[in-house]
Amino acid sequence: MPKNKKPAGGRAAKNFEPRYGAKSSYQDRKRRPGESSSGQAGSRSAGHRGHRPTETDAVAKGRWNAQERAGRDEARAIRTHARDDRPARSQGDRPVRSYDDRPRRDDRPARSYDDRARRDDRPARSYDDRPRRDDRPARSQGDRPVRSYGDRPARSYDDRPARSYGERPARSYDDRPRRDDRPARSQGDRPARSYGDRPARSYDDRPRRDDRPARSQGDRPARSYDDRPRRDDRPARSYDDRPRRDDRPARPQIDRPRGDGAANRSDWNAPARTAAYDAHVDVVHERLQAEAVQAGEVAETTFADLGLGDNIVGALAELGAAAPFPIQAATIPPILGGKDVLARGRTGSGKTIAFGAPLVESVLRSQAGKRREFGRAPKALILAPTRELALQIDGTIQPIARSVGLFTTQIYGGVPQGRQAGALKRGVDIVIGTPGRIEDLVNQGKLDLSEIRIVVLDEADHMCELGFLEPVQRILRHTAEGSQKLLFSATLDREVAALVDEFLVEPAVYEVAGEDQDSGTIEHRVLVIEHREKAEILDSLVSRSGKTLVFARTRAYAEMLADQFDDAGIHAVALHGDLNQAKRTRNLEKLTSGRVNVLVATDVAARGIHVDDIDLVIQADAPDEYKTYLHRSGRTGRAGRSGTVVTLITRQRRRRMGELLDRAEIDAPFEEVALGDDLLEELSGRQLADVDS
DNA sequence: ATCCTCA
Repeated sequence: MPKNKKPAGGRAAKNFEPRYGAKSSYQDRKRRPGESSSGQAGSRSAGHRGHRPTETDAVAKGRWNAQERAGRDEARAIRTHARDDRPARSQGDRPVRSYDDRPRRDDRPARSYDDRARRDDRPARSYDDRPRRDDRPARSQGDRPVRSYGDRPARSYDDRPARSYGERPARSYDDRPRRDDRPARSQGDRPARSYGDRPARSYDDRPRRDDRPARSQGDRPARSYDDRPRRDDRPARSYDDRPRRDDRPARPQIDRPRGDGAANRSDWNAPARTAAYDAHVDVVHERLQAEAVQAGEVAETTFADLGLGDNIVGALAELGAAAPFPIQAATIPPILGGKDVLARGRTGSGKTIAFGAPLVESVLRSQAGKRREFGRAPKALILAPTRELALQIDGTIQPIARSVGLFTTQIYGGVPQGRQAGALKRGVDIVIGTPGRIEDLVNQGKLDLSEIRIVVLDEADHMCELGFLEPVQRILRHTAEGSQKLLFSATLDREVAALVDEFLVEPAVYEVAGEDQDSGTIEHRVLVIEHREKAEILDSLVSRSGKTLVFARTRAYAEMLADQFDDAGIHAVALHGDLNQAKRTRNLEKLTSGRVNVLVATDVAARGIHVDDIDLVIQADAPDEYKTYLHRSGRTGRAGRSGTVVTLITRQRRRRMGELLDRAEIDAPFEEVALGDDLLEELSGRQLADVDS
């Protein structure tokens, strides 16, 4: 879809319609439409379902407003039940309390989804726990060892230390007696507390991860085996590799893991374990050696030459893809030939069509002469790391598939599954979605993957990272024996070895010669600022007329920044995982349509998301990984357009940032900037000029 | 830290 549109003309016009009226009109518009936002501080929440002004007012700090608001919608849906249960039970139980508590605690981990939401609003629950915890030490002396055997150990270790530090001793004494009043009081306390809790809680999920090391003995090593060792050598090697990449035949690199993988893996067990500790370290994986396709060689090629049928070629033209981009010319033939393919193409280079078009063609060929049966099992599967990306991919694939009478459906979380299940029941040919919901429906027996002959992993290296790898592996194991695998990413590296080893057969690796990430049209700037000026500097960068995407590291900060910009008179919306899916979709659409010019996002928007004409990407928080840098900055400068990436750092971070840019092979000047400097004007103003001209 | 299911 848009991802690939070089002749962006027609389409872009469609997207920009709302923006035609220059900047002043956009500001007018901002207050008007049914957004219900008056633009005042905190008034955004009035637009939230079930908004209660008093509640919001009670919590003074904007920062926590943001967080609370984020979880409120979901929380509300659940709250009634939970609250009802609690009081009822605990009332009678109290004396015996500790006995009951334990069991409940055990429940939590399982439900971690709910917990998040609830915690924000629900003083009731967490309070019950705490006190009990205090009891435990004393009473439970005997029990603990026994009980803790199950889940506890893992979890409780995480929680307890964290919480008990500041709060327990002091509070528990006060709180107990008062417990009945608590609901009332806790409103105020909450924010403060939840601050600490969240992290702790998200750890609830982690516990699973903590277990994993033990469990995943088999898997991990595979991955880390690539990372670790290399990391040390990296600096030295990576420099060598790039140049070499071009002339070197691909094979050896790919073959090696399969050849000696097993032996090596055990060797690397130890390093693997340390890996868990520096999860935030920017690991550099060896680049896969690829067959470089010369862009010039394919200049005259057409989609039809590559083996695609007329209808598909027509559909591509309608999407704005008249002639194949180099990465498409490179990968389409081998994909049609049934080979497993790894492909690296820089951001915005047209990867979606590169796998999408031949995938449709292949499914079509395999269906040739057959009737489309009701309830047929899908033949192709495309996995993406975020819902927005899955949605976007479907936006590209669906018209191609429809042009030849094939059906696609999106399978992702955060929305009712009824429609998705219904589509599957009727029968679709191509499934596009995110791992969680797909696995869920598979387990419910509503999605049959046994006839999947082609699987695509978009952002494949990301899909091999910690939270994704195992679900992805399980899903792949459900697909047909020997199904064709296609792995795509702008930063495809040896991190995918974990999947390559198990699932791919003699894969071919492709990339486009000379098309490195930094050979593009993006200008990179690093601003070294004083932390205390950060907020205002961001305000001044963001007050401009072009589309601006701001990245923040956490959901709470993203939410806070969106509020801050609104307060400063710049209409902004947020995109992160604490929002419900409806709001996520809506907010992204607002940027796409131009109804808002500033989107503040977490890394949920870092990969794959295509919005026309984002000409400025601001990293309010510098990324930890060079790959993240590449993907975030790739939201601009798409399909040959120009764009600027501005990264804000403090002086202390200079060195780290420098190293990161080296790994990303990006040249960016570091400039010390203070509030009011011309440079800030220039950065936001220049884009303004570009857009107007 | 982020993302990824459901209730």
